[in-house]
Amino acid sequence: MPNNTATRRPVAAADRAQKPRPRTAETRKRILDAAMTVFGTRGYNKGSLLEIAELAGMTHAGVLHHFGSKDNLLVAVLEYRDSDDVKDLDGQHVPPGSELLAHLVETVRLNMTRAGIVQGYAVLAAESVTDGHPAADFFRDRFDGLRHMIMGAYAPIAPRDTPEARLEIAASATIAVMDGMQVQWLLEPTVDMPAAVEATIAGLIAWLRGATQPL
Amino acid sequence: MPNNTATRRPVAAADRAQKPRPRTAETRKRILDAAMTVFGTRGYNKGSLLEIAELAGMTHAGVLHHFGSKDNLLVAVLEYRDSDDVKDLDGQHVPPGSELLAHLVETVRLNMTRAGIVQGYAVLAAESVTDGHPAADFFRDRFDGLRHMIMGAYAPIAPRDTPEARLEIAASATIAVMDGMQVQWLLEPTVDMPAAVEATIAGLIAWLRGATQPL
DNA sequence: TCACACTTACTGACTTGTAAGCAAGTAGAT
DNA sequence: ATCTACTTGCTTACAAGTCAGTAAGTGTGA
Repeated sequence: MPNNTATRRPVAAADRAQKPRPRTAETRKRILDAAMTVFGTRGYNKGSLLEIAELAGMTHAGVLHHFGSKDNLLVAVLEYRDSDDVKDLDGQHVPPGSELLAHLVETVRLNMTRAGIVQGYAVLAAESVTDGHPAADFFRDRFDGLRHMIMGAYAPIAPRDTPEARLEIAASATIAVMDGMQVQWLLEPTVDMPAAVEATIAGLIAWLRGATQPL
Repeated sequence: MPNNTATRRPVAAADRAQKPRPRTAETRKRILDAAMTVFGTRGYNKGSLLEIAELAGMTHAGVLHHFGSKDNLLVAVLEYRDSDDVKDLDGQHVPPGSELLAHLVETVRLNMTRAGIVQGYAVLAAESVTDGHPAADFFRDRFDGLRHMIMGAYAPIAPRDTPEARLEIAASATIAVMDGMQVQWLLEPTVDMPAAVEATIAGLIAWLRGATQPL
């Protein structure tokens, strides 16, 4: 709400410029996990600091002590979930080149065991397109990064003279199926999410190679 | 509409069981259009009845007079947007068989001229997976209907012995690309939404025909 | 005349965020 | 090793606002 960008620091202890105590990092993690759960199950707008705080075992003012504002907390949650230490817990390192494509399908399969996180991303990504949403920049950057990564995976198996724009179309479509399938799967868990992603990728490879017919 | 307890009507004038005046239908439409705009740009939870009412030229109590509750209004909006008279304004009737697939790409292209409605569906569909969301049933049914419709479009061009499950995978994936691309496009309008959908459909046809290689 | 389409006024629940204070941990000096 | 001074990590209390929904009343058209 008010412009922070703290010129003074009587106001915000949110940006931990000072010397945090040893157990503070733990507490922050507890809050971030609680926030992901609440934002995931309720959405950002309906999810309240009160509920997050209770889940983390504090008052809502305690949460604000650490993160300053609800907006800041959301961004922190998203960045925390993307950070490397968590990624290593979740799976392995991202493989280079075209192996990435098989890895994507494997990730989709893994995601079926953690509906909460999937729900968080699906809900927040779509919510981020609403006016003035604090996570808009995060997801714009995220899609951009993913697109380039996946373009790099399609490049070595596409014809050598394939234009960038064509690779980008395939990459965008790949991300889109994964995101779109998540919403369908969350509403109706019987749909075969990994099979749909795998079929789409296989089809897009054929398309890149010119092995498909126009509609 | 089912007549509720006909003896008294102290509580809800929301279900128009009585005799509405001629201009009432117009007013309701104005409210529904306003609601779609507001829910689309702000999301359901952040979008307020006050804002909808102002856009429709009333007080928020007036809106509640017509729809009873915010939940009811959301469901009414979604059903209104899906109703035939609106569809005919938006485009043509849905073609049968495999022509539907080309029609889908055309719809995607058309959707680029009405970002507001696209945003509404994208945001609300994802939001609907959150706990106790009033639109969950609507979107579950909608996805189910779309899936069967698109399965019917793939069936005539797939090999005759293609199992239903395989058609369903292709249909789910098709819907998923469209939905997923909408979010990417809303965040970054330079992505080629129709091309991605077209490529995916072409690829899925190849996949259904067994013309693709396993990953 | 009387139901319908509203408006005004209000309630109570929730919201994020702020202010101030307190207890415990930490650092430094002795 | 202990006392002191300061910081950190909270809490309680409060402020200010927004929200959906209700109740009651008004005017108007059928």
